[in-house]
Amino acid sequence: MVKTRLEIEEAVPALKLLGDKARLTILGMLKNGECCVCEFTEVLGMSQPSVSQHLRKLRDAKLVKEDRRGHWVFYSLNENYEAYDLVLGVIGYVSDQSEKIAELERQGKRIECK
Amino acid sequence: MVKTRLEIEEAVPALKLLGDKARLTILGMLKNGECCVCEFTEVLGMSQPSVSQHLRKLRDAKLVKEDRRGHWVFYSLNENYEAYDLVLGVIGYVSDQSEKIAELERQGKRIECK
DNA sequence: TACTTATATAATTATATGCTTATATAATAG
DNA sequence: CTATTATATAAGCATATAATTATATAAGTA
Repeated sequence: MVKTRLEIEEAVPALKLLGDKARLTILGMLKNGECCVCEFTEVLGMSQPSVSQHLRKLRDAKLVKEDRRGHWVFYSLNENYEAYDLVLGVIGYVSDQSEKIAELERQGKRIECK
Repeated sequence: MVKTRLEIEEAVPALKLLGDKARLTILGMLKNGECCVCEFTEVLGMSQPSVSQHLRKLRDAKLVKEDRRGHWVFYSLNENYEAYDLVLGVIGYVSDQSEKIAELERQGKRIECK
C-alpha cells in the first residue's frame, strides 16, 4: 500500500472524523462497497437524523460520495479525497464491518432498502 | 507491517487522541525516539500547561510512557499500547516531524533541555 | 393531486474539549 | 533550608460536538 505523506494540517481533520464510533463504523462498512442510509441506521442502532448528520460531516469533508437512486441514497468512499490512503489505512486496522451487514442479511433486515 | 485488527471500540479512543494537531505532532516527533517536554513546547509554540495537558491525555490512555531524569521528563511511544500498530501506521502517513526538531537544533533552542 | 417512504435540515440542549491563569510539586544548586 | 528550573495540576471559560425532537424535502405510488 502506498503511503501518501500528509501534512499534519491535512491529517487532523480526517482523524477527527475517524475518531467517532458511528463514523468509523460507517467507513468500515463502506470498505466493502456502497451502502444505503437505512443500512447504517440499522447497523448503528441510532436515530435517522443522527446518522444523517454524521453522513453530512463525512460528505462535507469529501470522505464519501453520495448517489441518489429513487427513494434511496447510496454512499461510497471517495477515492479522490486527499487523505484517502490514510482513511483506507486506518480502516485496515479495524475489524471487518461487512460481518454486521451479513448479520442484517440473516435477520432479513436488509431488504428494507429495496 | 503487521495489521493487528482492533474492534471499533478500541480504535476510536486512539483516533480521538490522534485527531488533534498538538497531539499528532507530539506523536510524530516521538516516532524518531524520545523527546522531553520542553521540546514539545518549543515545536508546538504552545503554553507549557497546554502541552502538559495533552501529554497527560496521551499518558492516561497509555499511548506514551514517561521517564523522569533529573529536572526533565522524557516521553516515548509505548509499544505495548493495544493500538500501537494503528498509531504507528497513522504516523507513517504524516510528514516527518524530525525536521522540526532539527530546526530547533539549528536555532540552538534544543540545548534548553540540558 | 394527495399520500407514503427515505432522507436531510434546523433548533435546542447537554456534554466534551482545549486554552488560559494561577498554583503546586519535584529535582537540583547554592 | 532557600531559590530556581522543569513539569504537573486545578479552576474557569469559551467553543465544539453529538444527540433529540420537530419539520422540510425529494421521489415514488394510488
